[in-house]
Amino acid sequence: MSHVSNKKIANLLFEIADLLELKGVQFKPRAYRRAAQNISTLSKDIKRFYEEKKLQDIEGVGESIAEKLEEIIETGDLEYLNDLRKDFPEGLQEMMNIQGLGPKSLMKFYEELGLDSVDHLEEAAKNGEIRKLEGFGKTSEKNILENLERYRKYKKRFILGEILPIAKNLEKQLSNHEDVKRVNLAGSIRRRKETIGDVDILAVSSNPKKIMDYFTNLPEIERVVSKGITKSTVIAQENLHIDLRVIEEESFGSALQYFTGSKEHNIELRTLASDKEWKLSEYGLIDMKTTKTIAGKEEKEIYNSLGLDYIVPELRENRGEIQAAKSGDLPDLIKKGDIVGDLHVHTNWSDGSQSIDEIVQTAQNMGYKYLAICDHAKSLQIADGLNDSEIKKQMSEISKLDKIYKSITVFSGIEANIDKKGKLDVRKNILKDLDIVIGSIHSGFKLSEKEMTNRIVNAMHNDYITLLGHPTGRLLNQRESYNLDLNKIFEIAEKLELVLELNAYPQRLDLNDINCFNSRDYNFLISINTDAHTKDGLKNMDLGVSTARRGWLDKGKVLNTKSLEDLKKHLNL
DNA sequence: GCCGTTTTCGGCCCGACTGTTTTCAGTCG
Ligand SMILES: Nc1nc2c(ncn2[C@H]2C[C@H](O)[C@@H](COP(=O)(O)OP(=O)(O)OP(=O)(O)O)O2)c(=O)[nH]1
Ligand SMILES: [Mg+2]
Ligand SMILES: [Mg+2]
Ligand SMILES: [Zn+2]
Repeated sequence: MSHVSNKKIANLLFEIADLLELKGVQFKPRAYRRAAQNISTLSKDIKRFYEEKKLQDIEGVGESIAEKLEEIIETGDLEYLNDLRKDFPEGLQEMMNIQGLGPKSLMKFYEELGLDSVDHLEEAAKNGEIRKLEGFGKTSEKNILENLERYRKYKKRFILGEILPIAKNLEKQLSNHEDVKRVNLAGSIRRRKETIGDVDILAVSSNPKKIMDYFTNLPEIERVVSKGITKSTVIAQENLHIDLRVIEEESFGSALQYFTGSKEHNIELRTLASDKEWKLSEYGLIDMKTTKTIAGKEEKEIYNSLGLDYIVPELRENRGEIQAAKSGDLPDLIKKGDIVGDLHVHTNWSDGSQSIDEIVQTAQNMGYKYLAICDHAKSLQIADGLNDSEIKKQMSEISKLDKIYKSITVFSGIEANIDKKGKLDVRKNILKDLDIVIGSIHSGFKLSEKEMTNRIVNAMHNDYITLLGHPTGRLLNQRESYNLDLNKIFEIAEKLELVLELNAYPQRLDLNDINCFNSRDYNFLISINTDAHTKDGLKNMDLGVSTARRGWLDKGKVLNTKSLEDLKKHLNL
């Protein structure tokens, strides 16, 4: 018996899907991907399902995949995958990532020219060997070389918080055009996914040709990938791809629904439609018998006509939202306006850039009723952490300020570091006088799952800790979560009535959406904190709330939706 | 390979754009 994580198993299934696609097998790739997707978001270790003989309870897992899962869990290996790998060199799988190249082209290159790696492909394209194949020409070679170069240079997805302002600016530029009646961001940005592959924009106009000309000639556009009457793709700086879809007013709802996705959500909806002998596309919901349009102008009509409650974009990931919408069981999601305060911000007392006064002022202007100053404690030397006497000094400064500001309450706090043994780096007789104590890990990430979990559980048992900061430690595009039994942390949080953070810093979003989703099985609260190091940082609260919404959270699950009075009661302040 | 308040077998979302093609396959959204 070997231990293989859910994520690893999911990746094996994704790989099978890719290889089957190369092989030209139909439908199975989707089946494997669906199973893989569901396994990767499972809250429990897949071993549990195995032990209870319930593998087939996992959506998308039937007899055949269940058997394969058993083999992986028992032996750590899978014969079926090993055999597939023998037929297709690794390079082929890698080449699938190059834009414009799919299984058909790559297999042709492999079988007729023996191309089995990106390097070989480049060579062949440069030497004019590709154009000798039927169905390919000079332009194919030129495109391959260009896309191959981009593939080598750019591999990462964009971070939502970094791309949103750029996307909103593009949205504005388009809406400024006199022939554009309406514009909307769509795709993963509208669903507020934590990372973004490209910017998808929908525009309404009855003069699409003019819009496309305007769009593809915007100054920031480096390259036009494709340009048509209703759809164009361009590339801006840093390889930022932008897809623009232009449609008529009467299709706005169905087009926005289509372009917002997710793909899996779309397929599910379209299947529902076809069950009723209707057809759903970006052009509308159409009755196939009468060819009459049932809905199309507004998104809500589409959902309602299909017998569903309206589903907000953040939920459209095919994680059960369609079933819930059918039975009227969609959650009453937390909203931006439900947030009453921020319980984790920094100042220039440690590594923040603004004074306490400045950030309190900003928070008050945002309408917040409370704010907790939680600068780093001393052991975080790179962040100029506070020692005991500085903490004391800051506390008295904060209490002075608190008296001056009438409409906002300022709490004294600290972001203490959790050391390797799970102890906080601030003495208890200091901690006892602070309102908010955050415990966070900022070093020593490389522990075993057991060691790391114990370390955090120890910290959670500290008498004065209020909340656990960025619980998994992941940094988008930089660092994976530490090895951690998050369910154990959830259990302890419930037992000790401890709060876990949803850190809204754009690179963190930690807990993430899936973690939030799974946290609903446990009875503890989450605090959405910005961890702001600048005044602007307070605005990241929106990202945190979006993440919570993607995790199906309602306001009852979130600490900082409580009124000042209720918050104090809850934290015994 | 999976799945079913119409199915346990026969389906599996639907459409735009490109390059190379005289009518469409491949790839992508
Ligand atoms: N019906 C249908 N819609 C699709 C398909 N592929 C993409 N879409 C729709 C849903 C997507 O959200 C939307 C934009 O496509 P993208 O490839 O940009 O995906 P998305 O933005 O969701 O994710 P991304 O962060 O860009 O990788 O187009 C598909 O195969 N079928
Ligand atoms: Mg996209
Ligand atoms: Mg796109
Ligand atoms: Zn912090």
